[in-house]
Amino acid sequence: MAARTKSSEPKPTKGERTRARLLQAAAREFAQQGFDAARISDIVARAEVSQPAFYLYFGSKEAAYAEVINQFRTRLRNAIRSARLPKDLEKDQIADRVRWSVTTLLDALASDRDLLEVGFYQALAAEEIKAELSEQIAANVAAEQADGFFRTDMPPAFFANCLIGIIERMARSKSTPSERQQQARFIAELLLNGLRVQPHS
Amino acid sequence: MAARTKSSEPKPTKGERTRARLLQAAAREFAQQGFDAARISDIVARAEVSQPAFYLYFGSKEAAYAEVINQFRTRLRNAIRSARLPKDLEKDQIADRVRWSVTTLLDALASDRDLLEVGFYQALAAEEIKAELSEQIAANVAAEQADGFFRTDMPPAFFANCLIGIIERMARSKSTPSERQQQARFIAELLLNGLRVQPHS
DNA sequence: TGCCTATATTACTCGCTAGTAATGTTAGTC
DNA sequence: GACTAACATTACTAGCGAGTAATATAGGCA
Repeated sequence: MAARTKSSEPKPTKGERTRARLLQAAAREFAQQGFDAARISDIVARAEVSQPAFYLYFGSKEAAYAEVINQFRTRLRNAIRSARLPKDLEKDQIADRVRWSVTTLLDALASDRDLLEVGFYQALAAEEIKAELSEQIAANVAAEQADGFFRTDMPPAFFANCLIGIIERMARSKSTPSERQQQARFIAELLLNGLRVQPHS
Repeated sequence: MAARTKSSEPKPTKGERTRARLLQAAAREFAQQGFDAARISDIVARAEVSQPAFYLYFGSKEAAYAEVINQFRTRLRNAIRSARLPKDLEKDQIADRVRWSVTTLLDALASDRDLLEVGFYQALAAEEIKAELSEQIAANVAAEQADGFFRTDMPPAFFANCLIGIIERMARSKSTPSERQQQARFIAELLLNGLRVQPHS
């Protein structure tokens, strides 16, 4: 693979590539087996190196796990940043804005299912990062409330938790990008307008 | 084994009480540590018996885990049955009916946090039982759609998954019964009417 | 009281897996 | 081609924890 066309990373040395393979293999094993059941022997077999090679790059099983989690955190943080509601939309397009945010988050979470499984569903730190996500969402909701687009009789934090619950669940189901768009559309519609029949549909 | 499990359980024999203590201890350890990290030695210490006593009542660690999961499944099934929307309410009281269902489910899930943790969040069988729950909810939603109370442009299964995601998340946060009632109220309100400012509050 | 069964314990084995010491092999540079 | 890091391997050890054999005690009933 001569994917050498990177500006910032001129040439990944052999060790770096091995390390990357190990990390990916670790992510998969941790995702499928969980931390305790995952075996170093399986990780190195998947990466096609032998056992002590693992310890050339990671101090311990725990260290590798922590690094997988960190990778996920970083990606999710970036996604949260991208998902910020663009404020320059028309006032009547809240639906579009919410849909954009939900789509961005769903796509980011679905982009690497191993990281998702470890970082969002089995790590001790999962609640922590969800709290971070929750805060961001709540802040956005509060802003919309202040702007008069959202009703104010519902706590932003509560809404944020609902949205996270929904996203958690949707992210887990394998789906194509277009299916995810569809899901995002439904989610936005449900959260904005509810399931009750609309007075003037 | 003396099949003493009759109508009102006249006297639990010593063995039965030990077994119950072990099962409860196992539920706690499994909930807090996960299956692999949970140690038989910790379980028996918590139950205040010694190691081989465990194997008098459970064939293996796996067997005990399976029994914990089964306990949860049974309880949740009962809760689902109780949560069926009572059909004899007025047509204008959908909110009450949804609230009732949500409250019932939340209460049932919160009634034993160890079982909840194992059966809903860490068991391989968790997705299975959530699918069961999802079907029930979807069926209810479909009925409401047929009766003209819910909009029909949203798939019942999708709505069911959203609700489960929300309930999953809410159930995890420790809360008093009255807080749960409040949560249920918000959930019903959000899912029925949405977050957008209402045309005529 | 003495008997029998259910219940429990002490003191092990044994496999499995994270981690390591000693040693070998590439790949880049002169 | 020869030298030197960086990279990798074979062949171990250590200890943890599930499960077991042999043995001891409680408690209901004649």
